[in-house]
Amino acid sequence: MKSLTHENACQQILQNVHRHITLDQNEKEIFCSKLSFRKVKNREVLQKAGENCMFSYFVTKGCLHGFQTDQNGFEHVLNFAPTDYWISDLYSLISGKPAVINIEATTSSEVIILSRKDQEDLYLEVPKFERFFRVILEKSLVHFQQRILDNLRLNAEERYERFCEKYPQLVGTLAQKQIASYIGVTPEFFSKMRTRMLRRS
Amino acid sequence: MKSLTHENACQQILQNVHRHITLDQNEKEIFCSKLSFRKVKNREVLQKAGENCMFSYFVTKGCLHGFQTDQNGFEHVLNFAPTDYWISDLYSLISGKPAVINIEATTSSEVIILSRKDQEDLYLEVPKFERFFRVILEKSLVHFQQRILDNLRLNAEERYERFCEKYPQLVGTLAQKQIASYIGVTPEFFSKMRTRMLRRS
DNA sequence: CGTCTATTTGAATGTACTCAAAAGCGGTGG
DNA sequence: CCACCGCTTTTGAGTACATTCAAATAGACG
Repeated sequence: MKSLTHENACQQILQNVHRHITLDQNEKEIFCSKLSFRKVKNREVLQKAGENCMFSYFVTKGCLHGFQTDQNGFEHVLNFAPTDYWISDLYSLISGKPAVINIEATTSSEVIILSRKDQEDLYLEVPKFERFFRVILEKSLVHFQQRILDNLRLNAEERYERFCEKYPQLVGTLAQKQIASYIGVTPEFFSKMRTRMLRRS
Repeated sequence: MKSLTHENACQQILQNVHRHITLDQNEKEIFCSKLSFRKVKNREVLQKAGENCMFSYFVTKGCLHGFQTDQNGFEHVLNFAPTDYWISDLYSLISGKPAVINIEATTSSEVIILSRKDQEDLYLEVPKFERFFRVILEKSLVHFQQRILDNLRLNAEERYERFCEKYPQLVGTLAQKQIASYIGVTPEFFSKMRTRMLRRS
């Protein structure tokens, strides 16, 4: 018997899944039986670089982010995962090698957890999920491709504007240094750039 | 009845497909019946930005690349597709909106063409291809994610070294300005950087 | 061989970084 | 409730990496 929170989370992810595939009652139950649930505190770590990635996370509330830390201690944000987004270290998940990114909450959050093994089983038991994740991956790929082109074409101000368009709900909640690290500038430069932009408008 | 070239191309793509899924004779025939073939001259255009993307291309020989052109006429290379790679404007393909990238041959090449419609039919007729493209997309996503992190972490020299590791077979055949545009620097700076690196070694 | 484009080289410039220090802000414990 | 601590943000000066513009040279292709 599941708690109300779990029921709600299941409803939420099923609603998301149904945007791309249609499941019957049995398939829904198979899927939900593989999910677990967790509250995550602000700054809590779900995945450490160097350790094998064994889970995919679906955010039902709050926001996580994936990042790398370089030899100088600088963080580089690969992605933010607000509500209804999936996040994992895909490299580690599909290769079985140690993770290259860290996953951490940017605010107190709630996530659904799908283990690597359960995900593989799911593909076999309910092949529709091959399609589901194919579609998710396509969208994700388009997003990352656009980001690469933005990084090639745009200067820091323009990249920040893009970020604001893409994640309007995050602009107010994230630390500036996290946004700076996503668009690829230092916190100092980001701060100066922001005052410059505000002065103009 | 197909030409020998077509037979060879079919064998090549089937061999590639079999790295991820196993097809029986009937499934192979369904798949191959949807493919067409084409030789592409150096610099020939397969996809123009602004026009709807109706095809995915699989390179059997040579190399294509996808790029955007900005308002100053500068090209920004999203990806190279050497032998055994797929390339398309995924954004346009899945959204039905006008393409945002151009696809062109970097050298005389040969490609297999799969239309958007045939690809969709293929998913329904041979659902194993959902898995195939899911796996392809996963690998592609990991590659683009790594590139984003490289662009955040590394300076131009290091990005060039990465490029050389990733595409050793292309380093000799591409124009310098194409490599420059992939790693995100001007051709002039790339030229200076290269002499600097050669002087050192 | 001639034309067109790519590459090289140099000087001046600009965008973003580094280092250092001060100010702001949030959480925690007395 | 306030004071303190640690972390984030701001500000400034000096620097570095990469761009721009211009001109010369080299290469590719018909």
